[in-house]
Amino acid sequence: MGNRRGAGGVRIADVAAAAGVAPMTVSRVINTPDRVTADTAAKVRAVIVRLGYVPNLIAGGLSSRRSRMIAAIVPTIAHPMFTALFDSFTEALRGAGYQAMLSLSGYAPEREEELVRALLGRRPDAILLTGAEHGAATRQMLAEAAIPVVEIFDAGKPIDMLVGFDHEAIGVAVAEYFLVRGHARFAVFAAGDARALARRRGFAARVALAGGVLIGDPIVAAPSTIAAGRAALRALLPMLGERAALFCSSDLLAFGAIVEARAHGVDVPGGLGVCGFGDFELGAASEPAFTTVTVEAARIGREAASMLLARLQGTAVERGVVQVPFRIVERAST
Amino acid sequence: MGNRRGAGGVRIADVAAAAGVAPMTVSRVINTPDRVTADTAAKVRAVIVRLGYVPNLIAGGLSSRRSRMIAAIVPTIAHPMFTALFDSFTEALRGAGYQAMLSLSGYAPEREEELVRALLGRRPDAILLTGAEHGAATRQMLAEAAIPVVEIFDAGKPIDMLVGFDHEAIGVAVAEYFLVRGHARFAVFAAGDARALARRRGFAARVALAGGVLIGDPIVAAPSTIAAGRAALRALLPMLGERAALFCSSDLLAFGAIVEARAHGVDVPGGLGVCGFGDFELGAASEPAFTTVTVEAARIGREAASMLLARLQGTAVERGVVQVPFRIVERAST
DNA sequence: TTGAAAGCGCTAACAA
DNA sequence: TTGTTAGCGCTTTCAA
Repeated sequence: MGNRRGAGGVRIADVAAAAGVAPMTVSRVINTPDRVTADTAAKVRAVIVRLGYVPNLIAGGLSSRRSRMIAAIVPTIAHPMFTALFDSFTEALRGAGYQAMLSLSGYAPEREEELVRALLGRRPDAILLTGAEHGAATRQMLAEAAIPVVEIFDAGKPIDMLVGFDHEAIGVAVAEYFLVRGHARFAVFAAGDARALARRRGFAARVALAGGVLIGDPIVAAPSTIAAGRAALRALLPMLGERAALFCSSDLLAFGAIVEARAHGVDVPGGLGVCGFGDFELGAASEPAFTTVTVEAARIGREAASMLLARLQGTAVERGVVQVPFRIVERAST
Repeated sequence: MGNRRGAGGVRIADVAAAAGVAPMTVSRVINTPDRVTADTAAKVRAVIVRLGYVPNLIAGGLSSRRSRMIAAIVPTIAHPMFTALFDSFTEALRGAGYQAMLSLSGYAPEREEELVRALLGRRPDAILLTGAEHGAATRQMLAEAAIPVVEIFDAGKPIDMLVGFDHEAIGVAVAEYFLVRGHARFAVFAAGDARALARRRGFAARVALAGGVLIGDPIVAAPSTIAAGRAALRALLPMLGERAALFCSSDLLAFGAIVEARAHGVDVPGGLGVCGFGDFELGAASEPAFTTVTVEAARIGREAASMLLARLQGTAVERGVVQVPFRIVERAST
């Protein structure tokens, strides 16, 4: 077997030789510095800097069977909620010496399985999935991988752990918000993903229960866009009537609906009350600022990270389910 | 040495034993199927499925010295341009069997070094960096890693390869766009990151050259927000005068500026012409739709991926610099 | 086309 | 506290 070493590769043995210690001592300086005398550590560290040694985590991971990597699958990052979530998740992991590895499923459930397989090949120490609905093959692979799993942004019975909220309950709450204010005609625009549809379901069910009239409930392609909100509102115009109430599954749809309504002379909130979802900056800083449902996405990321870390550090063994609260933020559109 | 094997771990040796072949043959079925007879491949594949074998890429990577992973560092994903870029980059890599590993530098240059070190520890086969300015330590590490490097979203002399555009030239072009339309009073709102500042520099220089009056050029915190655009416009109000022209380093700033201007009775574009940057959906779908500068972010991702892949596959050895065009999209705000 | 041997660079386990 | 030995699970290399 010839020399298979790559160019420029300083290895732990090189550092050890230069410092006059065993490779294992170098490893300890890096990973468990308190098991080494201060003198030794200082000497080794100097050599590490001098040689520009960057430990090979691939080799370390193979040996220790810990990759210090946590896989995360979210539908998209083109959405402020997932952006905030990923930021906070990453940050929380970083503090504990773990790195997040992100993959996007693009709202295509069939793609999740393929992604999970690819990610498990890299032997993550844990995995984060969005939503609580997963295929049988995915569940099977996760069970065999025997790693902590946290599902987020949803409610239900988790594979392992879950931190999220109840989308149907949000739909119900928004319907009640409008009902209390005397609305009798309702519409809902929702993207075609499982969670947006759950919000729509809750909204429609509560409206029906109260004897309200549902004047429209179109499903738009995920991910949501402003243009889709405008188009849906345009189609709704003929049914609008007086004092209608509209719930949109995304602030982008809500913004589009408001822009289009005003372009057609419909007063918001006088002629049409609008509530979005997601609490994007757009909703607070546009004119009129509009009502929306806020969920602490960053908190979900932090909670998910700390649940996984607790499990990895052996602090927690039980299943955990964390329900994160939501809140309707009232602004000028209702 | 005891058994260090984890629970549920099916290894290549297990598959080989069950299929009655050598481990190496299983490896060939997975990685180079054309070097194996169809019969053998079919037999082995059946066992792989039956046992639910997921190859350990960590072990494979250590042995082959190829991780099939490409690291990417971008400032943020809370920005449609980087979102589009990451999507297209990931997709292009996936087709070639590579996976992207994303890290966020958060517009903090000093953090890049730390990220690069952490990422290099995982031995990526190549790396993508945003911008063309990097610290000495970073450059040193990259040189020693001896892997292909592509820098994006900027112009200049690359470490290795580059695909981007000239930010100063964009500022100049926008200034000329306004000059041609007879504006004599100018303002520019820019985020405090290197590239936004370069656009601002180009704009201000061209305005000065033409003898125009610069009535304001505030720097706002990165990443840009709608609220920052509103605040900056409010501060600018006293200097506004007639037919001023405003260039914003982000469409979010531009949107905020327009909202605030209208709230104060300033007509857009009559009293103030506004041009953004980034071509977010917001600019096309809000009312009034506003003028912006568009750059094909998705194309940058694709080009970057294909340059790296070409290098990895030994197709290309030379340095590559790709300039991606930009274009001013004229809408109702100018 | 298939197999056997060797080792990628690191750390767990045990010994001193 | 430090060192030695034996792998982690795979692929390279070489041989049949």
